[in-house]
Amino acid sequence: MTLTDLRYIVALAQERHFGRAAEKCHVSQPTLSVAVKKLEEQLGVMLFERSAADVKVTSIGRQIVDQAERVLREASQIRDIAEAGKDPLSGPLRIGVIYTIGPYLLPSLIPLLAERAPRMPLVIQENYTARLTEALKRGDIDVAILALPFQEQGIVTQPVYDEPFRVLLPASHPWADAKEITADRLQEEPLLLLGAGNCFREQVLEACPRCAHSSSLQKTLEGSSLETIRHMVATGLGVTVLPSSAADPLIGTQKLVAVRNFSKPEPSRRVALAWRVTYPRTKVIDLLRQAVLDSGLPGVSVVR
Amino acid sequence: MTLTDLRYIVALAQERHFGRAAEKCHVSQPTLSVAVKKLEEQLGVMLFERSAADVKVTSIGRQIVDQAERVLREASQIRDIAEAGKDPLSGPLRIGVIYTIGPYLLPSLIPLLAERAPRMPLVIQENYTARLTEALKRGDIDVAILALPFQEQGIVTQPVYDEPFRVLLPASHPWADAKEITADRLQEEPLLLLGAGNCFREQVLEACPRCAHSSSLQKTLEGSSLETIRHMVATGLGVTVLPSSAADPLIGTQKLVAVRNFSKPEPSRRVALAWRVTYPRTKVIDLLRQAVLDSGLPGVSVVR
DNA sequence: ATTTTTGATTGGATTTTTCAATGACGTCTC
DNA sequence: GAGACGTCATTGAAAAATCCAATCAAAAAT
Repeated sequence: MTLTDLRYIVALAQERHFGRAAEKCHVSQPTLSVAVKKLEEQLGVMLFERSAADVKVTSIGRQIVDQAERVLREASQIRDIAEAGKDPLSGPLRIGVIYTIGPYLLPSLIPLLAERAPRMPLVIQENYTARLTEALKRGDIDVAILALPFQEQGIVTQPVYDEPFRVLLPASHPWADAKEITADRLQEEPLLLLGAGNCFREQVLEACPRCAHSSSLQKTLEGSSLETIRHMVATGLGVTVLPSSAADPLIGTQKLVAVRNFSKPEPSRRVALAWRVTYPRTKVIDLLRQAVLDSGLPGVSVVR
Repeated sequence: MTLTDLRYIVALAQERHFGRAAEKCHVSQPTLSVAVKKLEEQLGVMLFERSAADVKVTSIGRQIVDQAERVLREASQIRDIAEAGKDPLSGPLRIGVIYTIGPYLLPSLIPLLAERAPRMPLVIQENYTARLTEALKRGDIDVAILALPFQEQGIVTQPVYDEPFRVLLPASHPWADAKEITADRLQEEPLLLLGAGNCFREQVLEACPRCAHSSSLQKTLEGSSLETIRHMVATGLGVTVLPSSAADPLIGTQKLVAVRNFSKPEPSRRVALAWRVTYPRTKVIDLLRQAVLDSGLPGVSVVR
């Protein structure tokens, strides 16, 4: 039984004439005749009463022709789905974003994507790099936005932008008078940091290697967010480091905290997109990259 | 796109492994690999993400695989319908019966058929022979029960039983003392007959050719039934001729009418089944014939 | 570095499909 | 009722497709 066979019997039931039905199916009359006969043999039931005058559908044949029409209708839906899905900008896109990017990027990114790819529903997940990696490999998400370095079997990355780090101080802090701050000096102060698992923590420590051994590390905040740390800085509990996208919007809007640049060379992180090498919707990746760049994150510089 | 292709992608989506999916479909891995690829080309969308580690279904692929499962489910229903319909004693049987047989045969025939072919719904129509012929040729009914002679293109008949005619008299009629009545004598009395179109009318007139020219024919009752005529006989309006199946049950149950046999050779009619030569459910015909014979019509004799 | 496992590719045997020609049968016309 | 016509069935050869064993290429696992 093939879909062609079903088309044949449906046409034959409509036309009640082998010749016309064959014409309708763009095949010769013997082709249709043989196919119908074979199908009847396979099914073990007579579907049509043949006579020179007229072809009649048997009662069982009527039931089967009706069912065949249903099958063909469902089958043609497959083509429709494929047609609708040809546009790579349709169909859901599942994005994973690390915790230290999501809150600052997504509010502007999501409306941008929704506008540029209106037929592409977004499913967004924030998580640690490690979790996003799993999800990516498992196929739970299609693309991740995370910080380099990132190396993984079967995953390719594309850098999008570099983002310098800033120092966040209580407004009353002595350093508030300085224009720039040297990374090394961070060890002098209580440094508030995210817990292990957040790649941003490692990147900050990399920027100030000495901090890794200073007692200020007692200030690590497990299961917290940059926003929490910001509030803690505001209450004078210590200083912290933020990416520019998180820090710069605070300038002039917050009375309790001050934002200062690092001295050159500024420590920074490189943010990238990551997806499976096998992922077919590469157009979506391009679109996403451009949308991220157009999101207007402060302080960042495009990576070409 | 064929049903086989759909089976392939469904299996592949389940197994997420070309080799195992191929095994499941009882084909080689290249066969499945090529078929999936061709289907993807035809549809113009990538259904699977291939990698050495694992095969993943794309989001559009998931939709299409789901739809393919639906198609296959509907298609397998066709086999089910065919299987259920293989029994010739299932599926509706549409029977046509002439007016002068129906009321006497059907009350016992229908329960008998319902018992012997419980999965065969009956659709029954009473009509004139001419109308039944049309319905038969058009395919509106499957089989007709009617009186011979009957000759029609594409229709075959099989005699079932012979049925002698009886004379029905008012109980007070002078002939009531006779044991048998000669057909010729019918012209002496007012003879109540059905209108033109009822084949039984013709058959009676054939039994008594002289009646055709007697004035008693003014007693023709258009659009009436044998039952009406019976009541008219009871009120003394005339005599009539009935088939034994209609007349014999009256013996001993009716005070106002008497039933008398004809002298030998008794006029009679031959009742037969008629169906299209192309009608495939010949078993049903046999069953119907036997059921008619087992209906216990009085006075009839089986035709072998 | 090597082996194993994966899906893709290839070439040729096999099967299936297809159709023009023809046949068998019934219908319709004159 | 003879013949023309139209129907569906059958046939045989050509074309197309399907299918698989063998092999390749790439990645993963060891």
